[in-house]
Amino acid sequence: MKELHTTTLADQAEEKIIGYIKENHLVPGDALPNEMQFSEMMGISRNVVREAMSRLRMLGLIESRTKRGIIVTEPPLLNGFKKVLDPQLLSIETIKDMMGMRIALEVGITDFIFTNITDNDIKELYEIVARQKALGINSLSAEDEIKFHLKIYQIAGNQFILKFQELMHPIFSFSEQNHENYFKPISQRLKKENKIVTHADILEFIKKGDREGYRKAISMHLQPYLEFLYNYQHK
Amino acid sequence: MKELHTTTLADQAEEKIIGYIKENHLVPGDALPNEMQFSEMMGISRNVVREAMSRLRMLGLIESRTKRGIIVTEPPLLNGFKKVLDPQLLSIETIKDMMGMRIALEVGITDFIFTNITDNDIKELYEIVARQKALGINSLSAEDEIKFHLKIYQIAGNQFILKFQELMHPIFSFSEQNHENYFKPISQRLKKENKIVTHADILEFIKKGDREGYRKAISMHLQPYLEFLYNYQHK
DNA sequence: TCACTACATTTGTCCTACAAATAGGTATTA
DNA sequence: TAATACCTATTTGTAGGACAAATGTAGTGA
Repeated sequence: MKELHTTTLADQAEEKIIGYIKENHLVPGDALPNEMQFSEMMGISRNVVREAMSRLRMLGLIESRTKRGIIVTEPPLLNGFKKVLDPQLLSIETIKDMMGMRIALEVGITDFIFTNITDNDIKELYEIVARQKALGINSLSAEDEIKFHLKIYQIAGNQFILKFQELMHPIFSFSEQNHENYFKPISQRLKKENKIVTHADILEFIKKGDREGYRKAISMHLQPYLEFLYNYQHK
Repeated sequence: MKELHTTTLADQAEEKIIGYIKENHLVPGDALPNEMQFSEMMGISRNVVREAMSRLRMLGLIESRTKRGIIVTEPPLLNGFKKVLDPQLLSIETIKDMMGMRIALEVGITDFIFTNITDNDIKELYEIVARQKALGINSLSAEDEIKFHLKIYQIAGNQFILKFQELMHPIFSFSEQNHENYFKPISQRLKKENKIVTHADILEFIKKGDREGYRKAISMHLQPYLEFLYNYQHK
């Protein structure tokens, strides 16, 4: 774990401020020393302290207001994660890993879904599926595709997972478009082999209360991603 | 989604630099304009640009070296996530959500495990379990508890999930300690009802190649967390 | 051609200054 | 006395200048 590039004073200041919060057991709402005090405590310029503070402010660990000073806040967990999710910047390997995570999550929330689901949820799912069917099997709009899965995640009732999934989604749609000539043959083959699992199929398992069936169905539904992550070779 | 506090110039600069990377389709290795150029482009002082750069550098989106300038890098996805994972700062609701995620992930990677596992992996798991047994059922050391699950995640072969799990783990052990008087009764009750699923039990399902059995077993093994997240009421 | 040197550029750090916001105290008034 | 209006001191946000350190680059000499 050694540093490739020398750590700057801003890096050190950041660590010390985080350390200060932990050591003094500060909790959201508590005040931090102001910039000048940190500057003097560490023997560095205020500019550098500000760089560190700016980082923590971006992560949502602190908020600062004129005169009032700086206060600790409960950080939104995924502030930083959101900013680095640019498909242009991520390697294929990383995107594969994210697809794996998506599959694991969507299969893994099965029990939560069956625990939490209400009749009204099922009704809403039927509406989404009906709208898709009305548009015809071939014009499966991306919008309704998203809506169905989004609803599934909402039913699971875990805000963290929901947010996480929403953030990852653009990566997948980008990848599907970018590797269209890879995904299309997979879909066509599955169709020929009659292995396509539609949202309507999945919904039936939910209605019947068949967890194992649902798990297998959602897994098959995500099969294209699975094949991508196991088989795709970068040029 | 409206802003509670006025966005600072540093916030805007950060957005613009990220925007610059996206619009110009920069990829890791490409160079960015230097600080003065950004400063002039945006009509703001170099200090502010540096604050924004400092944030991006922390996230791992860029690296900068004297004279060479600033280059785009492939960001480690979880740099920011890691820094906000302080159990002292997170609400019970957030921690519950994280536990839910942990359960979903560990159940959800079942298929990956059974796809990837080798005889050698099984052997290693047996060694971990044997060491636990040798120490006696009551002195189930936290270390071996961690090792078993860590090995499971390694077998799944997804670096992102592995890293994610490693980062979340301290939150769980903190929570177990912090709410010890909540977790202990659950364990005792499960023991009385003979519903304790040990690592040895789990391992048997792996050996037999019984996915469904494994899924149920790992789920039962994580039952205390599940009960916590469903039942725990904050004072 | 190659090694060495000098130079120019760019980041990292420090300093000073001031505007804007505002908490907290003070004076004023009903 | 109590409520209100005003003042002042403090603190963040922003600007701009300065210089050290690092290092690519060009130029020099063998």
